[in-house]
Amino acid sequence: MLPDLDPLLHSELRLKIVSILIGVVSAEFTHIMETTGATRGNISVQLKKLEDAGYISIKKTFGKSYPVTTCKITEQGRVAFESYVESISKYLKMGD
Amino acid sequence: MLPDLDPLLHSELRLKIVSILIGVVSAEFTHIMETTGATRGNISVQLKKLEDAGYISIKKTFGKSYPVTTCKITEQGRVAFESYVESISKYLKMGD
DNA sequence: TAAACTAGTTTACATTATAAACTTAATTAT
DNA sequence: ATAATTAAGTTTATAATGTAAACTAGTTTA
Repeated sequence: MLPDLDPLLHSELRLKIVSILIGVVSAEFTHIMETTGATRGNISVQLKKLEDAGYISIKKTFGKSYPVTTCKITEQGRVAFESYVESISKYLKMGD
Repeated sequence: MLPDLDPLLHSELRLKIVSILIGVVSAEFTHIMETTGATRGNISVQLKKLEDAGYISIKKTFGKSYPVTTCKITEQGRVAFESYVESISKYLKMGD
C-alpha cells in the first residue's frame, strides 16, 4: 500500500545534505557542516555513503591552505530524491 | 535552517502506522500488520513506542475468541503528525 | 488430549547513526 | 626554529534503533 522509502535518503542528516545540494550547483564540506549543524565525523560518513550510492560526487581539491571537499548532486541522486519525495508524499497524504 | 524531525515519526514503520491511523477512526493490530507487511513483533514494539509518546491509544478487548488490539490516533498524535508534515515539507522543497 | 492456529509480547541480534579520538598539514606565537 | 593552535577530514568505537526469531497464552479441530 504505502511504498517503501529509500533507506539512504530516509535519514535525517542525509536528507538534509541532499536537500541542500538539490538547490545549488555545489557545496563545500564546511558549508554543509555549518548549515546542518552536524559534526565533521558524521558529515564525512554520510557523504561517503551518498557517494557510494552514486547520489553525489565528491571532488577534493586544495584551497589556499587547506583541503576543500566539494559536493555535487548527480543525476542519479536527483532522480532518487524525486522518487523519494513522491513516495513519502503518500505517507503525508499529499498529492492524492 | 532545516528543522529537526520528530524521531518518533521519522521511522518508516511508525510513519506508516500513523499514516494509516490518521485516515480512520481506529484500526486493529491485524489490519495494521496486513497493510504494512511488517511482522507482529515489530508492530507490537512500535505501537508501544507510539503509545508511550501519547501519539496513539491502545485498547485491548477480547473478540469472539481471540484478543483484539484496537489503535486510535490521539489529538497529540495528530498535532505531532501535522508538525512533522510541515517540517519535512521543507526538506522536500514543498510549500516554499 | 494433542496438534495446529490466532493474537500478541519479549528478548536477542543486526543495522545504523553519532561523536570522540585520531591524522595530516598549515599557521601563529615564542 | 619549534611548540602550540587551528583547519579539514577520516577512522573507529559506542550508543541508539529497528527487526525478527523465539516465546506466551488462549482456542479450535481431529
